[in-house]
Amino acid sequence: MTDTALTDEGLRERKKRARRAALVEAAQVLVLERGFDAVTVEDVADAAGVSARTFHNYFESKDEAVLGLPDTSVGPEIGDRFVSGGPTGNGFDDMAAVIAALLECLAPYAEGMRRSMEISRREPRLLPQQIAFFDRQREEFRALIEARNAGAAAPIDAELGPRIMLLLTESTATAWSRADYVGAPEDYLAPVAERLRALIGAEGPGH
Amino acid sequence: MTDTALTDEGLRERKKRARRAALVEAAQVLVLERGFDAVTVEDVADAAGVSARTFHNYFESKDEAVLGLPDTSVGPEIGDRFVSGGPTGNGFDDMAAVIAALLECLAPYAEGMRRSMEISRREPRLLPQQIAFFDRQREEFRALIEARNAGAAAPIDAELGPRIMLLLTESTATAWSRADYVGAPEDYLAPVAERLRALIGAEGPGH
DNA sequence: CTCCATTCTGCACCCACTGCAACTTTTCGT
DNA sequence: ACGAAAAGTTGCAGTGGGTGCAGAATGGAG
Repeated sequence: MTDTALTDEGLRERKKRARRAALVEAAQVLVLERGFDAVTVEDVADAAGVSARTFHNYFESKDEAVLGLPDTSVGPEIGDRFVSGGPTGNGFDDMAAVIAALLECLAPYAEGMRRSMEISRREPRLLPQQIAFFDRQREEFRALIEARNAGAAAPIDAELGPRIMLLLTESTATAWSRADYVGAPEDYLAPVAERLRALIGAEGPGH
Repeated sequence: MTDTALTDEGLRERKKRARRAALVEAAQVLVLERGFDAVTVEDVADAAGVSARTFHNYFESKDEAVLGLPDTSVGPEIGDRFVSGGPTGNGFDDMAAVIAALLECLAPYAEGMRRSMEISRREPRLLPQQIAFFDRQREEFRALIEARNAGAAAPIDAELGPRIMLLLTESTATAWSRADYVGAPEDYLAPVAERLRALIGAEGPGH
């Protein structure tokens, strides 16, 4: 996710970014004020200073705007490291490292993420859209795992691996939420990964 | 899930069940024929012989009708066994056993499940609704785990446990789908559980 | 058979979302 | 500096999903 000030981005691109951000903020602020059902697409568009038709040039649905989740993807540095078998050589640990890097990318969106999670908490009906957003990354994760497996003696399960990566993301987001958004979300990942290992890895009775 | 013929259910209840089943079948058959977008709520209601208003007395959305997933819950026998620490004493294995039992409950709905999964495969936009449907069981799973933890020396993680149960359900459904729905879905669970254990449980490099 | 509870249904309505075409703004090349 | 092309905004008409209300119809109980 490149920063506007760091590129020679044109006026048109800058205006698009600003408009999208304005729509998300308007949507989130209005929904937190009045509740999801009491806010229309027209309301959000008006608050952002564009037409309802323009709203739909940016978002396929009201849900999408309200969640306002940014597009993120694994940077080439992190992706290459993973594909070449790093950083630890252990599949599970390396998947967790990818998720940590992705969570770090979200730092500039912390405020929006907090609002988004607060809205999700109040409006369970947004769960499908939230799931859809996370699920879009599953394909990317699967591609990374298959690229790594091409040169690996011990391949990572390409069906379960992406699911585990998503589970780590969601559980870490839940832990961050339960801590009232104190600190950075990626700091909550290692304990979640440990608990997951403890849950699945234990064999025999007594658990 | 009681069978109609086995209870003294009234005519009203029987008609409700039959009407719901008719709506699901009409929805699924029409969507498989024409595609999701080409089928309206009016079409489905007409095919089932009720009004569109009645359609909405049964389903909150078109998506829900098209997926047609039955309400299932853990039977008391399975629930009690789990809560009392059985059947194996190992948390992960016992969660898997609960999921196996739930999948067995779906046997009478195999045809509808197949149609539902085929539709989800063709209409990726329904996937979030499908996952959200599964997710409704998360609370039930959490309650079971907390009940078991009340008397356990080694408690199961109450945040990660339900997520793992859902992951086992979805992965098993995927494996069943990939096998072209041959056999019973619960037969695909043990291999999934083994693969999951292998993925998370391995420590050190070489994975 | 009557009364009550439940369900069906028609209707009017709101809102989300889409496709099309005209207009406006930004970018690029000369 | 200017004109052409590309990209984006917007109004409009339209479709379909979904809701609340009230009257009609149906099933159950006594």
